[in-house]
Amino acid sequence: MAQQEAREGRLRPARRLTLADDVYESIKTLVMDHILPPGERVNIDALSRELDVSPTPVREALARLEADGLVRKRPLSGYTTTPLLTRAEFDDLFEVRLLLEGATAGRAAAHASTEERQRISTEAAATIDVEAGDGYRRHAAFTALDATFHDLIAEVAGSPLLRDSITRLHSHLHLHRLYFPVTGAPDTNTEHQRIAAAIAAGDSDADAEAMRAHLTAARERHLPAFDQLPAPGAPRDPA
Amino acid sequence: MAQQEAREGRLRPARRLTLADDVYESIKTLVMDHILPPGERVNIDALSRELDVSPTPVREALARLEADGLVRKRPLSGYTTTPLLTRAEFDDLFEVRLLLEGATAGRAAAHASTEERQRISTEAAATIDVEAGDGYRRHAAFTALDATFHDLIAEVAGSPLLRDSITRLHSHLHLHRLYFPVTGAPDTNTEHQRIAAAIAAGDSDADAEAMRAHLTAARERHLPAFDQLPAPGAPRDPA
DNA sequence: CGAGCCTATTTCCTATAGGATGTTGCTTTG
DNA sequence: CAAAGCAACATCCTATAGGAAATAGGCTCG
Repeated sequence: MAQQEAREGRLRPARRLTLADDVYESIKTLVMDHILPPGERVNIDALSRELDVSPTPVREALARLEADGLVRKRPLSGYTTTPLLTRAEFDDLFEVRLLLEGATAGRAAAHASTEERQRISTEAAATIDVEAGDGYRRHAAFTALDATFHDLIAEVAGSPLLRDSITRLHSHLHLHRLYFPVTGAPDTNTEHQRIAAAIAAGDSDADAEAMRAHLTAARERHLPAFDQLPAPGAPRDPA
Repeated sequence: MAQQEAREGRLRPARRLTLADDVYESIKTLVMDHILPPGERVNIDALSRELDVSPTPVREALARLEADGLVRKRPLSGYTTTPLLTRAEFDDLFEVRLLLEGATAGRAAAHASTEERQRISTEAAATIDVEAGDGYRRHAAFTALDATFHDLIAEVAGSPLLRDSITRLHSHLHLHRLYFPVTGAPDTNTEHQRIAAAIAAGDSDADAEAMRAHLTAARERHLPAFDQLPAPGAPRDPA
């Protein structure tokens, strides 16, 4: 796949000046799209052959991904992709999101410039073309849209630290979300628009509340996925 | 220094099974103790010679440290240690700490077991032997004590995600704190004991408030350090 | 005397090879 | 037939070498 492009020199000019960064993005995509399934072993040599690079940059990218929490490293056994969220981890994630993103939304409503308020409204109005692509692609696009919206608000809030923390949380959820497609895209859009409206009005409290309501609702929408799970860690659970 | 120990085989048996992890801790210590000053260039080859290992594990460790925010990587120019916090970044840091650690303290007061409440009280009572060591060592010990206390509370709160986020923030502050020793160790101890008392009493609201008061006071204590700063990026002044 | 250009050095980045360790499958024994 | 021990395999981990890019210093030109 990608290696042909590399050999033909198409991928090279577009790379980020350092091969390791490019490899990092490639592997991240592989994990996010579940081409590398959760809980699976990650073979460094196989990856380097697949991407047509030496193991060294792959190793460097894997180290960064471990810090991101997308892969784990067992000392003398190699890397594995992180298993799916357990119910407890899922609850924890949303509690922290409620805290962080609630505060972030409040800040965004207070700090946003006129131009930024406009941008948020536009983004909230954006919707997925329901007829475009198959179910998987449409769901992936919807997921990406949601992530973009939340990141935009975090950016406007003006706290780099908050934004980083939120981004970090999102990658965990993203991993889970793609695995169990959930319905509720129209609801999500409606909730996003409520948030955007509160920001446009400059009402911090209302925006924080709208964000919390959105997250609570999203949490409820995801919950049924756990009933489909035979065991909370089933793929590979040595511990 | 460390290389002699390595050659004599003293460091080898104690290592974490993977050399890269050991190197990671070594470099982290070098950065924290300002043996590698903030804003300085980090030479990979020099580091590998210093630690008596090959550049590969050094590179891997650096990648992880970059994700931690302790070093930055400029695409074709190598790694540099992160510069000291600017005033804006400092304010941002404490705002996020207020949010995260306030909520964490509240949770800790609600969730802690009897044994954990006892452990926290003991930790809060622990004090630095003022006569032990020189000013630098004493300050480093005090800093470590403070970090331990905060991490203990985060652990008791029972949210792995919150704990990780807080730990991440602390490493940034630690970097800054060691550079500008501040007074107020007795005050810190008093405030810690108030927090411990609220946890012992199981009063969530009071504990959250005590933690926020502690952080606000700590922020005030650190503030004068910025007056000593000639320029936001000037690494070494009166050595 | 200053600015721009060129060259040389240093440094980073990537690739390949060898040693050590964990894992897996098979055989053997109780 | 099951469990334990052994051996072969695959994989990771570390070390070394070579190529490419950027930075710094010196020189020439205006």
